[in-house]
Amino acid sequence: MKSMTVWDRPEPPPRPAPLDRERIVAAAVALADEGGLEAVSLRKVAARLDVGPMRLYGYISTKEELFDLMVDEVYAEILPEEQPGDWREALRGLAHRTRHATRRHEWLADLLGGRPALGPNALAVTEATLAAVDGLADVETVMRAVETVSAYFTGAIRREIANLRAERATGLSDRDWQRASGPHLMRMLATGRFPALAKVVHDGTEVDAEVSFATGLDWVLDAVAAKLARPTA
Amino acid sequence: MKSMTVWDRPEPPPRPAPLDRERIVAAAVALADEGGLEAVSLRKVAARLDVGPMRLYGYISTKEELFDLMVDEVYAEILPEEQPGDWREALRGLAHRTRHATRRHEWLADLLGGRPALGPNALAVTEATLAAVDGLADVETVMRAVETVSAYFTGAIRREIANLRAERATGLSDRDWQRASGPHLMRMLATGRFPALAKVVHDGTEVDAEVSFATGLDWVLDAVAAKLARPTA
DNA sequence: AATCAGTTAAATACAGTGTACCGACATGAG
DNA sequence: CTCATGTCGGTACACTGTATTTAACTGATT
Repeated sequence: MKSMTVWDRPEPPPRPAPLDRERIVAAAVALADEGGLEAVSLRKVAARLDVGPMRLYGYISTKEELFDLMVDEVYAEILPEEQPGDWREALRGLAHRTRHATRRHEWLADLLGGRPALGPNALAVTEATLAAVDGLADVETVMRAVETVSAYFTGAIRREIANLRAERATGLSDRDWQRASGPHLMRMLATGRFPALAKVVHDGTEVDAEVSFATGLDWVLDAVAAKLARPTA
Repeated sequence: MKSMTVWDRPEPPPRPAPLDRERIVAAAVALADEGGLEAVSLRKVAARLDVGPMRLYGYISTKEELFDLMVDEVYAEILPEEQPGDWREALRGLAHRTRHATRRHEWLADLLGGRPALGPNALAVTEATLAAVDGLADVETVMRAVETVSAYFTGAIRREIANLRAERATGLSDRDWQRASGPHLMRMLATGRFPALAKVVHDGTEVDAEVSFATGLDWVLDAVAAKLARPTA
Protein backbone atom coordinates (compact mmCIF):
# COMPACT_ATOMS: atom_id res chain seq x y z
CA MET A 1 0.00 0.00 0.00
CA LYS A 2 1.25 3.42 -0.85
CA SER A 3 2.54 5.29 2.14
CA MET A 4 1.26 8.75 2.79
CA THR A 5 2.60 11.54 4.88
CA VAL A 6 0.45 13.14 7.49
CA TRP A 7 -0.26 15.99 5.10
CA ASP A 8 -1.75 14.28 2.17
CA ARG A 9 -3.64 11.86 4.29
CA PRO A 10 -7.22 12.69 3.61
CA GLU A 11 -9.13 14.33 6.37
CA PRO A 12 -10.95 11.71 8.29
CA PRO A 13 -14.48 11.85 7.09
CA PRO A 14 -15.84 14.68 9.15
CA ARG A 15 -17.52 12.51 11.68
CA PRO A 16 -20.90 14.16 11.86
CA ALA A 17 -21.07 16.06 15.10
CA PRO A 18 -22.61 13.65 17.55
CA LEU A 19 -26.31 13.60 17.00
CA ASP A 20 -28.65 14.71 19.73
CA ARG A 21 -32.19 15.93 20.06
CA GLU A 22 -31.14 19.56 19.99
CA ARG A 23 -29.47 19.28 16.64
CA ILE A 24 -32.36 17.33 15.21
CA VAL A 25 -34.94 19.80 16.43
CA ALA A 26 -32.87 22.73 15.21
CA ALA A 27 -32.68 21.20 11.74
CA ALA A 28 -36.40 20.55 11.72
CA VAL A 29 -37.18 24.10 12.79
CA ALA A 30 -34.90 25.50 10.10
CA LEU A 31 -36.63 23.37 7.50
CA ALA A 32 -40.06 24.47 8.69
CA ASP A 33 -39.04 28.12 8.75
CA GLU A 34 -37.96 27.86 5.15
CA GLY A 35 -40.71 25.77 3.63
CA GLY A 36 -43.51 25.41 6.11
CA LEU A 37 -44.54 22.44 8.18
CA GLU A 38 -45.13 20.16 5.24
CA ALA A 39 -41.52 20.66 4.18
CA VAL A 40 -40.47 18.81 7.29
CA SER A 41 -39.92 15.16 6.54
CA LEU A 42 -37.77 12.86 8.58
CA ARG A 43 -35.72 12.18 5.49
CA LYS A 44 -35.01 15.83 4.84
CA VAL A 45 -34.17 16.45 8.47
CA ALA A 46 -31.79 13.51 8.40
CA ALA A 47 -30.27 14.62 5.12
CA ARG A 48 -29.57 18.05 6.55
CA LEU A 49 -27.59 16.36 9.29
CA ASP A 50 -25.77 14.03 6.88
CA VAL A 51 -27.29 11.01 8.42
CA GLY A 52 -29.51 8.14 7.41
CA PRO A 53 -33.20 8.61 8.12
CA MET A 54 -33.36 5.83 10.65
CA ARG A 55 -30.74 7.37 12.88
CA LEU A 56 -33.36 9.84 14.06
CA TYR A 57 -35.37 7.11 15.69
CA GLY A 58 -32.68 6.77 18.27
CA TYR A 59 -33.64 10.17 19.59
CA ILE A 60 -37.26 10.56 18.59
CA SER A 61 -39.88 7.90 18.55
CA THR A 62 -42.29 9.43 16.09
CA LYS A 63 -42.79 12.43 13.89
CA GLU A 64 -45.44 13.82 16.17
CA GLU A 65 -42.91 13.84 18.95
CA LEU A 66 -40.58 15.84 16.75
CA PHE A 67 -43.35 18.39 16.24
CA ASP A 68 -43.86 18.58 19.99
CA LEU A 69 -40.16 19.22 20.44
CA MET A 70 -40.21 21.91 17.78
CA VAL A 71 -43.06 23.64 19.55
CA ASP A 72 -41.24 23.52 22.83
CA GLU A 73 -38.15 24.93 21.18
CA VAL A 74 -40.14 27.98 20.17
CA TYR A 75 -41.61 28.31 23.64
CA ALA A 76 -38.10 29.24 24.69
CA GLU A 77 -38.56 32.44 22.70
CA ILE A 78 -41.84 33.06 24.46
CA LEU A 79 -40.44 32.91 27.96
CA PRO A 80 -40.52 36.36 29.56
CA GLU A 81 -37.03 37.57 30.27
CA GLU A 82 -37.96 39.85 33.09
CA GLN A 83 -40.56 39.82 35.79
CA PRO A 84 -43.70 41.57 34.56
CA GLY A 85 -45.13 44.53 36.40
CA ASP A 86 -48.54 43.10 37.11
CA TRP A 87 -50.75 40.25 36.00
CA ARG A 88 -52.17 42.26 33.15
CA GLU A 89 -48.77 43.05 31.77
CA ALA A 90 -47.84 39.40 32.18
CA LEU A 91 -50.79 38.14 30.16
CA ARG A 92 -50.48 40.85 27.55
CA GLY A 93 -46.80 40.13 27.18
CA LEU A 94 -47.42 36.42 26.83
CA ALA A 95 -49.95 37.06 24.09
CA HIS A 96 -47.67 39.36 22.16
CA ARG A 97 -44.61 37.20 22.51
CA THR A 98 -46.60 34.22 21.27
CA ARG A 99 -47.77 36.26 18.34
CA HIS A 100 -44.31 37.44 17.45
CA ALA A 101 -42.87 33.98 17.78
CA THR A 102 -45.55 32.79 15.38
CA ARG A 103 -44.64 35.47 12.90
CA ARG A 104 -41.05 34.30 13.04
CA HIS A 105 -42.14 30.67 12.72
CA GLU A 106 -45.36 30.66 10.79
CA TRP A 107 -45.74 26.92 11.05
CA LEU A 108 -46.38 27.37 14.74
CA ALA A 109 -49.87 28.52 13.81
CA ASP A 110 -50.59 25.03 12.53
CA LEU A 111 -49.56 23.45 15.80
CA LEU A 112 -50.75 26.00 18.36
CA GLY A 113 -53.42 24.51 20.52
CA GLY A 114 -53.30 21.27 18.61
CA ARG A 115 -51.94 19.31 21.55
CA PRO A 116 -51.25 20.11 25.17
CA ALA A 117 -47.83 21.75 25.47
CA LEU A 118 -45.87 19.89 28.12
CA GLY A 119 -42.27 20.42 27.17
CA PRO A 120 -39.93 22.05 29.67
CA ASN A 121 -40.07 25.46 28.04
CA ALA A 122 -43.84 25.41 27.73
CA LEU A 123 -44.05 24.44 31.38
CA ALA A 124 -41.73 27.28 32.29
CA VAL A 125 -43.97 29.69 30.39
CA THR A 126 -47.01 28.33 32.18
CA GLU A 127 -45.24 28.61 35.48
CA ALA A 128 -44.29 32.22 34.88
CA THR A 129 -47.83 33.01 33.86
CA LEU A 130 -49.42 31.31 36.81
CA ALA A 131 -46.96 32.96 39.17
CA ALA A 132 -48.01 36.34 37.85
CA VAL A 133 -51.68 35.73 38.54
CA ASP A 134 -51.28 33.68 41.69
CA GLY A 135 -53.33 34.83 44.62
CA LEU A 136 -55.50 37.27 42.71
CA ALA A 137 -58.50 35.06 43.30
CA ASP A 138 -59.39 31.46 43.99
CA VAL A 139 -57.66 28.87 41.86
CA GLU A 140 -60.68 28.19 39.68
CA THR A 141 -61.16 31.81 38.76
CA VAL A 142 -57.51 32.34 38.09
CA MET A 143 -57.41 29.31 35.83
CA ARG A 144 -60.45 30.47 33.91
CA ALA A 145 -58.74 33.82 33.46
CA VAL A 146 -55.54 32.53 31.93
CA GLU A 147 -57.37 29.93 29.85
CA THR A 148 -59.75 32.52 28.49
CA VAL A 149 -56.97 34.87 27.53
CA SER A 150 -54.93 32.14 25.94
CA ALA A 151 -57.92 30.78 24.06
CA TYR A 152 -58.36 34.26 22.64
CA PHE A 153 -54.84 34.81 21.47
CA THR A 154 -54.45 31.29 20.19
CA GLY A 155 -57.51 31.71 18.02
CA ALA A 156 -56.60 35.22 16.95
CA ILE A 157 -53.08 34.27 15.94
CA ARG A 158 -54.33 31.36 13.95
CA ARG A 159 -56.80 33.44 12.06
CA GLU A 160 -54.24 36.13 11.41
CA ILE A 161 -51.84 33.65 9.85
CA ALA A 162 -54.62 32.03 7.88
CA ASN A 163 -55.57 35.38 6.37
CA LEU A 164 -51.97 36.27 5.74
CA ARG A 165 -51.49 33.09 3.78
CA ALA A 166 -54.64 33.65 1.80
CA GLU A 167 -53.49 37.13 0.85
CA ARG A 168 -50.08 35.84 -0.06
CA ALA A 169 -51.62 33.18 -2.29
CA THR A 170 -53.48 35.78 -4.32
CA GLY A 171 -50.89 38.50 -4.01
CA LEU A 172 -53.53 40.93 -2.87
CA SER A 173 -54.21 42.62 0.39
CA ASP A 174 -57.02 41.21 2.43
CA ARG A 175 -59.60 43.83 1.61
CA ASP A 176 -58.72 44.37 -1.99
CA TRP A 177 -58.70 40.69 -2.48
CA GLN A 178 -62.28 40.20 -1.46
CA ARG A 179 -63.63 42.77 -3.84
CA ALA A 180 -61.28 42.09 -6.69
CA SER A 181 -60.54 38.51 -7.45
CA GLY A 182 -62.09 36.21 -4.87
CA PRO A 183 -64.02 34.75 -7.74
CA HIS A 184 -66.34 32.72 -5.68
CA LEU A 185 -66.86 35.33 -3.01
CA MET A 186 -67.76 38.15 -5.34
CA ARG A 187 -70.26 36.01 -7.14
CA MET A 188 -71.78 35.12 -3.81
CA LEU A 189 -71.98 38.71 -2.69
CA ALA A 190 -73.49 39.66 -6.00
CA THR A 191 -76.36 37.29 -5.40
CA GLY A 192 -77.66 39.65 -2.74
CA ARG A 193 -78.09 36.80 -0.31
CA PHE A 194 -75.55 38.30 2.07
CA PRO A 195 -76.42 41.93 2.59
CA ALA A 196 -74.76 42.34 5.99
CA LEU A 197 -71.58 40.72 4.76
CA ALA A 198 -71.62 42.83 1.64
CA LYS A 199 -71.96 45.94 3.71
CA VAL A 200 -68.96 45.01 5.83
CA VAL A 201 -66.86 44.17 2.81
CA HIS A 202 -67.90 47.41 1.19
CA ASP A 203 -67.64 49.77 4.15
CA GLY A 204 -64.87 48.18 6.14
CA THR A 205 -61.49 49.81 6.09
CA GLU A 206 -58.32 47.82 6.27
CA VAL A 207 -57.08 47.51 9.83
CA ASP A 208 -53.55 46.69 10.85
CA ALA A 209 -53.36 43.12 12.12
CA GLU A 210 -51.36 44.06 15.16
CA VAL A 211 -53.75 46.73 16.38
CA SER A 212 -56.77 44.53 15.85
CA PHE A 213 -55.02 41.79 17.81
CA ALA A 214 -54.12 44.21 20.57
CA THR A 215 -57.60 45.71 20.69
CA GLY A 216 -59.36 42.39 21.08
CA LEU A 217 -56.78 41.40 23.64
CA ASP A 218 -57.43 44.50 25.70
CA TRP A 219 -61.14 43.81 25.65
CA VAL A 220 -60.58 40.33 26.95
CA LEU A 221 -58.17 41.61 29.58
CA ASP A 222 -60.77 44.11 30.69
CA ALA A 223 -63.28 41.34 31.09
CA VAL A 224 -60.82 39.25 33.06
CA ALA A 225 -59.98 42.20 35.28
CA ALA A 226 -63.63 42.60 36.17
CA LYS A 227 -63.93 38.94 37.13
CA LEU A 228 -60.73 38.88 39.11
CA ALA A 229 -62.05 41.77 41.12
CA ARG A 230 -65.29 39.97 41.91
CA PRO A 231 -64.35 36.27 41.89
CA THR A 232 -67.88 35.15 42.63
CA ALA A 233 -69.40 36.57 39.46
CA MET B 1 -77.74 -17.76 -25.99
CA LYS B 2 -79.75 -19.04 -23.10
CA SER B 3 -82.95 -17.16 -22.61
CA MET B 4 -83.78 -15.82 -19.22
CA THR B 5 -86.96 -14.55 -17.76
CA VAL B 6 -87.10 -11.14 -16.24
CA TRP B 7 -86.83 -12.77 -12.85
CA ASP B 8 -83.59 -14.58 -12.99
CA ARG B 9 -81.87 -11.97 -15.05
CA PRO B 10 -79.09 -10.74 -12.86
CA GLU B 11 -79.41 -7.25 -11.57
CA PRO B 12 -77.45 -4.95 -13.76
CA PRO B 13 -74.22 -4.15 -12.00
CA PRO B 14 -75.32 -1.41 -9.65
CA ARG B 15 -74.00 1.46 -11.67
CA PRO B 16 -72.41 3.53 -8.98
CA ALA B 17 -74.73 6.42 -8.32
CA PRO B 18 -73.44 9.28 -10.43
CA LEU B 19 -70.58 10.89 -8.64
CA ASP B 20 -70.81 14.44 -7.44
CA ARG B 21 -69.18 16.66 -4.89
CA GLU B 22 -71.86 15.99 -2.32
CA ARG B 23 -71.31 12.27 -2.35
CA ILE B 24 -67.56 12.68 -2.22
CA VAL B 25 -67.68 15.09 0.68
CA ALA B 26 -70.15 12.90 2.53
CA ALA B 27 -67.84 9.92 2.18
CA ALA B 28 -64.86 11.94 3.34
CA VAL B 29 -66.77 13.23 6.36
CA ALA B 30 -67.86 9.72 7.26
CA LEU B 31 -64.28 8.52 7.04
CA ALA B 32 -63.04 11.38 9.19
CA ASP B 33 -65.79 10.84 11.76
CA GLU B 34 -64.71 7.24 12.10
CA GLY B 35 -60.96 7.49 12.05
CA GLY B 36 -59.96 11.12 12.32
CA LEU B 37 -58.60 13.42 9.68
CA GLU B 38 -55.57 11.31 8.93
CA ALA B 39 -57.84 8.45 7.99
CA VAL B 40 -59.02 10.48 5.03
CA SER B 41 -57.06 9.59 1.95
CA LEU B 42 -58.24 10.14 -1.56
CA ARG B 43 -57.85 6.45 -2.18
CA LYS B 44 -60.05 5.48 0.73
CA VAL B 45 -62.68 8.04 -0.17
CA ALA B 46 -62.71 6.72 -3.71
CA ALA B 47 -62.85 3.12 -2.53
CA ARG B 48 -65.87 3.91 -0.37
CA LEU B 49 -67.62 5.13 -3.51
CA ASP B 50 -66.50 2.13 -5.59
CA VAL B 51 -64.52 4.27 -7.89
CA GLY B 52 -60.92 4.71 -8.97
CA PRO B 53 -58.92 7.30 -7.08
CA MET B 54 -58.47 9.54 -10.09
CA ARG B 55 -62.18 9.94 -10.63
CA LEU B 56 -62.23 12.33 -7.72
CA TYR B 57 -60.11 14.83 -9.56
CA GLY B 58 -63.00 15.52 -11.83
CA TYR B 59 -64.81 17.12 -8.93
CA ILE B 60 -62.02 18.26 -6.65
CA SER B 61 -58.72 19.69 -7.67
CA THR B 62 -56.73 18.95 -4.55
CA LYS B 63 -56.99 17.35 -1.18
CA GLU B 64 -56.96 20.70 0.57
CA GLU B 65 -60.02 21.63 -1.40
CA LEU B 66 -61.72 18.50 -0.15
CA PHE B 67 -60.94 19.56 3.40
CA ASP B 68 -62.44 22.97 2.71
CA LEU B 69 -65.58 21.32 1.42
CA MET B 70 -65.77 19.09 4.48
CA VAL B 71 -65.55 22.12 6.72
CA ASP B 72 -68.28 23.86 4.82
CA GLU B 73 -70.44 20.79 5.05
CA VAL B 74 -70.24 21.01 8.82
CA TYR B 75 -71.00 24.71 8.77
CA ALA B 76 -74.45 23.66 7.63
CA GLU B 77 -74.95 22.21 11.10
CA ILE B 78 -73.81 25.47 12.63
CA LEU B 79 -76.33 27.63 10.83
CA PRO B 80 -78.89 28.99 13.31
CA GLU B 81 -82.33 27.66 12.52
CA GLU B 82 -84.21 30.52 14.01
CA GLN B 83 -83.64 34.20 14.43
CA PRO B 84 -81.83 34.88 17.69
CA GLY B 85 -83.30 37.17 20.32
CA ASP B 86 -80.45 39.63 20.49
CA TRP B 87 -76.83 39.94 19.43
CA ARG B 88 -75.60 38.29 22.58
CA GLU B 89 -77.79 35.27 22.07
CA ALA B 90 -76.64 35.15 18.47
CA LEU B 91 -72.95 35.07 19.36
CA ARG B 92 -73.42 32.69 22.24
CA GLY B 93 -75.45 30.39 20.05
CA LEU B 94 -72.84 30.48 17.32
CA ALA B 95 -70.15 29.55 19.81
CA HIS B 96 -72.11 26.67 21.26
CA ARG B 97 -73.23 25.32 17.93
CA THR B 98 -69.65 25.38 16.71
CA ARG B 99 -68.58 23.56 19.81
CA HIS B 100 -71.24 20.91 19.46
CA ALA B 101 -70.49 20.42 15.80
CA THR B 102 -66.87 19.89 16.73
CA ARG B 103 -67.82 17.30 19.28
CA ARG B 104 -69.75 15.47 16.60
CA HIS B 105 -66.88 15.82 14.16
CA GLU B 106 -63.71 15.97 16.20
CA TRP B 107 -61.52 16.44 13.18
CA LEU B 108 -63.03 19.87 12.76
CA ALA B 109 -60.79 20.99 15.61
CA ASP B 110 -57.78 20.36 13.38
CA LEU B 111 -59.18 22.54 10.63
CA LEU B 112 -60.92 25.30 12.59
CA GLY B 113 -59.24 28.58 11.93
CA GLY B 114 -56.67 26.94 9.71
CA ARG B 115 -57.90 28.70 6.60
CA PRO B 116 -60.50 31.34 5.88
CA ALA B 117 -63.91 29.71 5.61
CA LEU B 118 -65.50 30.89 2.39
CA GLY B 119 -67.87 28.11 1.43
CA PRO B 120 -71.55 28.90 1.00
CA ASN B 121 -72.57 27.58 4.39
CA ALA B 122 -69.76 29.38 6.16
CA LEU B 123 -70.77 32.57 4.41
CA ALA B 124 -74.35 32.03 5.46
CA VAL B 125 -73.22 31.65 9.05
CA THR B 126 -71.19 34.81 8.79
CA GLU B 127 -74.11 36.62 7.26
CA ALA B 128 -76.46 35.56 10.01
CA THR B 129 -73.93 36.62 12.62
CA LEU B 130 -73.28 40.00 11.07
CA ALA B 131 -76.98 40.60 10.63
CA ALA B 132 -77.48 40.03 14.33
CA VAL B 133 -74.89 42.63 15.32
CA ASP B 134 -75.51 45.07 12.51
CA GLY B 135 -76.06 48.65 13.57
CA LEU B 136 -74.99 48.19 17.18
CA ALA B 137 -71.96 50.36 16.53
CA ASP B 138 -69.68 51.44 13.72
CA VAL B 139 -68.49 48.75 11.36
CA GLU B 140 -64.99 48.54 12.83
CA THR B 141 -66.22 48.01 16.36
CA VAL B 142 -68.74 45.45 15.30
CA MET B 143 -66.13 43.54 13.37
CA ARG B 144 -63.76 43.60 16.30
CA ALA B 145 -66.57 42.23 18.43
CA VAL B 146 -67.38 39.21 16.33
CA GLU B 147 -63.74 38.50 15.60
CA THR B 148 -62.86 38.64 19.27
CA VAL B 149 -65.63 36.28 20.22
CA SER B 150 -64.85 33.86 17.46
CA ALA B 151 -61.13 33.93 18.24
CA TYR B 152 -62.07 32.95 21.77
CA PHE B 153 -64.30 30.05 20.95
CA THR B 154 -62.05 28.80 18.19
CA GLY B 155 -59.13 28.63 20.58
CA ALA B 156 -61.18 27.21 23.42
CA ILE B 157 -62.66 24.45 21.29
CA ARG B 158 -59.26 23.50 20.00
CA ARG B 159 -57.82 23.24 23.45
CA GLU B 160 -60.80 21.28 24.69
CA ILE B 161 -60.39 18.68 21.97
CA ALA B 162 -56.64 18.56 22.46
CA ASN B 163 -57.11 17.78 26.14
CA LEU B 164 -59.82 15.29 25.40
CA ARG B 165 -57.52 13.41 23.08
CA ALA B 166 -54.71 13.45 25.58
CA GLU B 167 -56.99 12.00 28.24
CA ARG B 168 -58.23 9.40 25.85
CA ALA B 169 -54.69 8.38 24.98
CA THR B 170 -53.86 7.67 28.60
CA GLY B 171 -57.31 6.49 29.58
CA LEU B 172 -57.30 8.87 32.51
CA SER B 173 -59.27 11.96 33.29
CA ASP B 174 -57.48 15.21 32.78
CA ARG B 175 -56.71 15.91 36.40
CA ASP B 176 -55.97 12.39 37.49
CA TRP B 177 -53.75 12.02 34.54
CA GLN B 178 -51.46 14.83 35.49
CA ARG B 179 -50.84 13.51 38.95
CA ALA B 180 -50.78 9.87 38.11
CA SER B 181 -48.96 8.86 35.03
CA GLY B 182 -47.83 11.93 33.10
CA PRO B 183 -44.35 10.55 33.53
CA HIS B 184 -42.58 13.58 32.34
CA LEU B 185 -44.87 16.06 34.02
CA MET B 186 -44.69 14.56 37.48
CA ARG B 187 -40.94 14.44 37.36
CA MET B 188 -40.94 18.06 36.34
CA LEU B 189 -43.28 19.09 39.12
CA ALA B 190 -41.20 17.11 41.57
CA THR B 191 -38.18 19.22 40.76
CA GLY B 192 -39.79 22.12 42.57
CA ARG B 193 -39.06 24.44 39.69
CA PHE B 194 -42.76 25.02 39.06
CA PRO B 195 -44.37 25.90 42.36
CA ALA B 196 -47.32 27.86 40.95
CA LEU B 197 -48.08 25.11 38.47
CA ALA B 198 -47.76 22.49 41.17
CA LYS B 199 -50.19 24.36 43.34
CA VAL B 200 -52.76 24.52 40.56
CA VAL B 201 -52.38 20.85 39.77
CA HIS B 202 -52.68 20.03 43.44
CA ASP B 203 -55.51 22.35 44.44
CA GLY B 204 -57.49 22.52 41.25
CA THR B 205 -60.73 20.60 41.06
CA GLU B 206 -61.94 19.05 37.87
CA VAL B 207 -64.27 21.37 36.00
CA ASP B 208 -66.75 20.32 33.39
CA ALA B 209 -65.53 21.30 29.95
CA GLU B 210 -68.86 22.77 28.92
CA VAL B 211 -69.20 25.05 31.91
CA SER B 212 -65.65 26.29 31.61
CA PHE B 213 -66.28 27.00 27.94
CA ALA B 214 -69.50 28.81 28.76
CA THR B 215 -67.95 30.79 31.59
CA GLY B 216 -65.08 32.10 29.51
CA LEU B 217 -67.53 32.85 26.73
CA ASP B 218 -69.72 34.90 29.05
CA TRP B 219 -66.72 36.88 30.20
CA VAL B 220 -65.81 37.71 26.64
CA LEU B 221 -69.41 38.59 25.84
CA ASP B 222 -69.46 40.92 28.82
CA ALA B 223 -66.37 42.64 27.53
CA VAL B 224 -67.88 42.98 24.08
CA ALA B 225 -71.10 44.35 25.53
CA ALA B 226 -69.18 47.07 27.29
CA LYS B 227 -67.42 48.07 24.08
CA LEU B 228 -70.54 48.01 21.97
CA ALA B 229 -72.12 50.38 24.44
CA ARG B 230 -69.23 52.83 24.18
CA PRO B 231 -67.86 52.32 20.66
CA THR B 232 -65.08 54.84 21.09
CA ALA B 233 -63.31 52.99 23.89
C1' DA C 1 -73.97 2.48 -41.43
C1' DA C 2 -69.38 3.03 -40.66
C1' DT C 3 -65.73 5.83 -39.25
C1' DC C 4 -63.76 9.16 -36.65
C1' DA C 5 -63.40 12.81 -32.99
C1' DG C 6 -63.80 13.88 -28.64
C1' DT C 7 -64.90 13.16 -24.07
C1' DT C 8 -64.80 10.38 -20.19
C1' DA C 9 -63.14 6.65 -17.06
C1' DA C 10 -59.51 3.70 -15.74
C1' DA C 11 -55.12 2.04 -14.98
C1' DT C 12 -50.42 2.72 -14.55
C1' DA C 13 -46.56 5.36 -12.96
C1' DC C 14 -43.77 8.40 -10.07
C1' DA C 15 -41.82 10.69 -6.41
C1' DG C 16 -42.32 10.92 -1.82
C1' DT C 17 -43.79 9.64 3.04
C1' DG C 18 -43.32 7.31 8.02
C1' DT C 19 -41.43 3.56 10.00
C1' DA C 20 -40.45 -1.93 10.63
C1' DC C 21 -36.99 -4.89 10.08
C1' DC C 22 -32.58 -7.11 9.19
C1' DG C 23 -27.87 -7.70 8.27
C1' DA C 24 -23.09 -5.86 9.04
C1' DC C 25 -19.90 -4.11 12.16
C1' DA C 26 -17.76 -2.73 16.42
C1' DT C 27 -16.88 -3.93 21.03
C1' DG C 28 -16.22 -6.56 25.10
C1' DA C 29 -15.88 -11.47 27.44
C1' DG C 30 -13.96 -15.92 27.86
C1' DC D 1 -8.68 -15.87 18.82
C1' DT D 2 -13.37 -16.85 19.08
C1' DC D 3 -17.76 -15.86 20.15
C1' DA D 4 -21.68 -13.26 21.91
C1' DT D 5 -23.97 -8.83 22.17
C1' DG D 6 -25.68 -4.84 21.04
C1' DT D 7 -25.60 -0.66 18.22
C1' DC D 8 -26.08 1.58 13.62
C1' DG D 9 -27.14 2.04 8.78
C1' DG D 10 -29.49 0.63 4.95
C1' DT D 11 -32.98 -1.70 2.62
C1' DA D 12 -37.79 -2.60 2.24
C1' DC D 13 -42.86 -2.11 2.76
C1' DA D 14 -47.14 -0.14 2.66
C1' DC D 15 -49.18 3.94 1.60
C1' DT D 16 -49.69 8.79 0.21
C1' DG D 17 -51.17 12.69 -3.50
C1' DT D 18 -51.20 13.40 -8.10
C1' DA D 19 -49.47 13.44 -13.50
C1' DT D 20 -49.82 10.97 -17.42
C1' DT D 21 -50.86 7.47 -20.45
C1' DT D 22 -54.13 4.08 -22.18
C1' DA D 23 -58.72 2.29 -22.92
C1' DA D 24 -63.63 2.74 -23.63
C1' DC D 25 -67.63 4.75 -24.81
C1' DT D 26 -70.57 8.57 -27.14
C1' DG D 27 -72.16 11.26 -30.54
C1' DA D 28 -71.57 13.34 -34.94
C1' DT D 29 -70.37 13.15 -39.76
C1' DT D 30 -69.80 11.20 -44.18
